[in-house]
Amino acid sequence: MNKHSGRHSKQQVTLRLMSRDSIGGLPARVGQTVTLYGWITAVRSSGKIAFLQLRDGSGFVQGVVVRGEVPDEVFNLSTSLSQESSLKVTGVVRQDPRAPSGVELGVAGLELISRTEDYPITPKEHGVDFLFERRHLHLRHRSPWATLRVRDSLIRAIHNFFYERDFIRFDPPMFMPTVVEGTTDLFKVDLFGTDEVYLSQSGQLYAEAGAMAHGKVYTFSPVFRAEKSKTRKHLLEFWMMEPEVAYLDHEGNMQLQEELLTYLVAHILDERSAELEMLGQDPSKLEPAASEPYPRLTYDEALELLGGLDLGLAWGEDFGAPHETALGNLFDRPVIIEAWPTRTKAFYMEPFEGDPTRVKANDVIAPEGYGEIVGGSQRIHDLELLKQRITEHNLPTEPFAWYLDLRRYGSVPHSGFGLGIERTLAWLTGEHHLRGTIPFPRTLTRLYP
RNA sequence: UCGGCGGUAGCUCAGUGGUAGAGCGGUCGGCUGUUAACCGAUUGGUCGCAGGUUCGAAUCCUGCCCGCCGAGCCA
Repeated sequence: MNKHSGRHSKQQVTLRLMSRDSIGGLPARVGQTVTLYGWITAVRSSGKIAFLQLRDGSGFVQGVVVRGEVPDEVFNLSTSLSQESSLKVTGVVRQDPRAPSGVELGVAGLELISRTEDYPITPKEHGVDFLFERRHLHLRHRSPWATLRVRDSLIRAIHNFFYERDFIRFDPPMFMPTVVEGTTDLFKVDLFGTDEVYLSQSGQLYAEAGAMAHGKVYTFSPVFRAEKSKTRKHLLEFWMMEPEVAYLDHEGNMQLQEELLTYLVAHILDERSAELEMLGQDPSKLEPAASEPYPRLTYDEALELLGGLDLGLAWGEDFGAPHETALGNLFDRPVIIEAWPTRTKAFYMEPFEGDPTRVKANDVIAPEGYGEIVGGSQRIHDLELLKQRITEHNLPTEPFAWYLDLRRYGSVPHSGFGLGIERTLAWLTGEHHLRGTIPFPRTLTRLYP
């Protein structure tokens, strides 16, 4: 602890938290007496033995209370506990092959902290709407608990990956002065009566400014899409991570994506395999995605494969969801699709030398229908070409004046991509719908709680 | 915006013109090293809303509301 952070009271709190027993740490404490502060998830009891299902945030464990081995008032308290009552428990950790985690707690003492009545999420089947209407409570249960721990690990690994490679985290604005790629999918904000303010759908253009200042940057922020999509692959508000690198070309961009994704998968497998198994996800299924190389197809090659699957498209058409799913299912790891028709992609993407019909852009498609998890490209660095594209796309020139400045003053080839956090998580955890991968999902039909 | 499916007990659902049902949950009791325990009793309803047809509507008709899944669009 350095001399500037030594405020005494803060230090004491930290030490008390560090020294507290936790369920997650019990397998290393066999034979010892521990004190847990937590909650009851379920109770089964009889005239002489009671089983308390306990959680404390760090994990789940069963406490066993036996009449005669504890004072009568402790045993009677144990049989009267209701779901989600909070309590302090002391007991001895012991190994038991019947326990899912290998250990259970022989309870010696109980202290009720708060009694709960009529907890709504009972240990039976519930529908999606019922659970998400009570998401603030649902978060306590195993599946959301495990999923959101994987989420935390994924986010931490992203930051570590870029920190290890000398990237700067660069925070883009959320209020956008104007449209970036059309207004239909943007949320308009009433900011003191102005009507030309929108919530950001991407921080990319700002990341490009950051790349010209710091060389290697990445953004990590929520973004907002007002698309009226009601599918398992869409949220109104989701988290995106967008690296942007000066002097990086298309090929290097794809290598960076591959390096990042393999790093993330390996990290999750290393740190959260137990959570994946709680979610019914077989970790070995993700092993292939932890190693390079990922399969790579050009758009033209993908088109040919789709033709063989009776999903033929005319050259120049963008892929729909069925096409992405079909392509993703051909491989045991994410597949990279590059060299897209210029007209299917955004205005700022760099065309291939000698072939203006194709741009140096690529998508990464996850297996099993989770769809596109990464979209990236080399950006146009020629001022005149970029101006031309803005005109061709019928975009207003004034809001892009600053963006053109990046090409006017010391322009260099540069590339970047965006990674959708929730789609990546859904693929990793096997969660069917994106809404389960974020604490409080925002969809067309859900803005509460 | 379009297409498909749905809305009945706290939850998950059955019930296609004739007294509103089951399982689970809750409560009480019994029993048990239990893992979504089990056994018995008990509790529990504006059948999404409005109108219509009918002797009679959860059920048939019309309109509306809400949700789920998908398409388009996208990460």
